[in-house]
Amino acid sequence: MRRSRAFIPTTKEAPSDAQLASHIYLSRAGFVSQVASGLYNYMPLGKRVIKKIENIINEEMHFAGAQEVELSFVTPADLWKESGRIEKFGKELLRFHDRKENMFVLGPTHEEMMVDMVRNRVTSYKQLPLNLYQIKTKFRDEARPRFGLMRGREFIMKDGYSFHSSVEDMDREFDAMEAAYKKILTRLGLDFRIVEADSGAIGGSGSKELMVIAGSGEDTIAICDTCEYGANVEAASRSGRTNIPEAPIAEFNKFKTPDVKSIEDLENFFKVDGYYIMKCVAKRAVYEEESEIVLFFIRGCDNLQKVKAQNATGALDIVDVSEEELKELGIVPGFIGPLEQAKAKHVIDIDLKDAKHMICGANEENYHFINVDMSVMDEAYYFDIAEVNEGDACPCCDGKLSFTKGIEVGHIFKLGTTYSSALKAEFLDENGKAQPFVMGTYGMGVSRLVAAIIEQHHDENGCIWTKESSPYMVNIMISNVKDDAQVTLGEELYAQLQKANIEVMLDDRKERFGFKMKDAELIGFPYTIIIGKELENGLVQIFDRRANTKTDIDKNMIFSKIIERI
RNA sequence: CGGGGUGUAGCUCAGUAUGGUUAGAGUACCUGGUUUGGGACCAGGGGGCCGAAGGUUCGAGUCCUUUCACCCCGACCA
Repeated sequence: MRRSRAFIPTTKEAPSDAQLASHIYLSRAGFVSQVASGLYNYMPLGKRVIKKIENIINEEMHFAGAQEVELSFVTPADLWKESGRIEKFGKELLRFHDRKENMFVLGPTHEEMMVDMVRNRVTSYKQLPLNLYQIKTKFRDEARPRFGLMRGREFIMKDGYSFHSSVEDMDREFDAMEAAYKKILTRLGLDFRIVEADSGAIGGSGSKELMVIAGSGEDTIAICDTCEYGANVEAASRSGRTNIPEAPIAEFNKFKTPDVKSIEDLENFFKVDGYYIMKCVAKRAVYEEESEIVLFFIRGCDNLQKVKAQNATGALDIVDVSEEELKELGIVPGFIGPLEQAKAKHVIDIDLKDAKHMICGANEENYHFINVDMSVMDEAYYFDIAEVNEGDACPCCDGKLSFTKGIEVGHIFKLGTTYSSALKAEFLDENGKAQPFVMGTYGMGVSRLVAAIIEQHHDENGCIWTKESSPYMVNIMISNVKDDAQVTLGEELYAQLQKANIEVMLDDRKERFGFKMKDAELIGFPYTIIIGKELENGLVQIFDRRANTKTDIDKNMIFSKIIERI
């Protein structure tokens, strides 16, 4: 492509609403333009990057035996009613009616559609397993789109669905997809981590997220410094503690603690580590039809993990409660304990199971119990509800956990039979018995990857594309288009590289050196061949964007040298 | 969905407290010239329903009412 003919509107200044590096540089370098909140146009460079990513995904999917399909973007609302997700998804589903007043939704994900396509067409275990995927625009009417391409309402996603006759076979495919995803992200040149995740609203027996490591990531992940373990904090667990503080020695007793309510107050009052103090977090668990107050008990040194709390109660949502609401129930805020507490449901963190020497509220104004032995509590109360802390022990080895930020670019689920059962998608097994498909689902955000690459690979001058993601591999810069020798060499090289199937841009604009360099850096071509004043001495240069180095090359060697680098 | 902010040239923003020439700057764009190794310089030029609707006024970018859009914090987020 000749730069003089290319539609690449670069700007010196970023739009004022861009906050993230990826948003700023993708806008400034002319990859994307915003049309409305959460909606973006891909201009030629952006479209090329999208295609690069799609091609890699396609190659790896075909290699893994998955087949590409394309499902209708507009989907009948009836399917969503059938699966029950029309309520669950709520306002994120963009609904509308056609001229015949039938309701449709714009697909935010395509489990229902894919199951519908397969059901009654695949009817025997002999036709399984099957893995179908598509790369397609999705729409979610997010309450608050933000961060440019990172969280748009309209976005491009690769979504794959696999169908199996057994859980074992689904597990095998899940591992195969994890491996395929790993290859895709590796090829894209990304630093990433595959972590244990919460399965969220989609359900299923297990899931993993693919996290691109970047400070601007929205997710916090706990990773082990010794082994491969990594998990979203929403799902991270820990092994038993090793450095347990010294236990306070005392008899079981009710102790007067006037106006001593917070964990910090109690630590000072009793001169005891928060480890031995029971913290109560009161929340309201909201279910489909009703809601109730739930008391969550954790150690004073821990914090409640909201997603875990939600899973422990089976609630759709966990919301705050006021002290007044608690008092109405006869609960005494500041002095809540699990003993003799029948006013509200309670859930106790697993780390408190059989704990001894504990201090907890006595459910009476200004009193705490001391030296409480938790082994008296019923097992049914215990769940893992505490958020892991940095420095906690890895659940897999002796390592220590630390936190880092990640961008979720993929999420793979062991779905099981949730959707196949709801939609009555069944096959006949070896015994002629009808069974729902055992399913897996595998998502990867294509447009989000575009942003993630830049979040991880940029500097103050702009984008730095990795080789497999770059819109063009080589940029040939003619410093001065009035110099015939420079133009001749540039044109020659351009023709040569095109013939060699290298994606090449020829910057033949009548602009000054500095202007063109800034532009090349902003766009982020991996290599720019600078044909300039050194040509008099028979030299040109290769500018390596990533290394930020310029290397002199004999003009006769330039073609072979650049091929070498690519 | 709660709280806050901003809408003026393609982009970044002045101007709005106190209404009053023809609405400005930088940048980008066009023409001519000089320049040609880090977003150059000089001269000339085009470009605006001041987000929209209604109102107050002799007069509104500026005051009042309504509305829309976008952004930020939070809630939410397969």
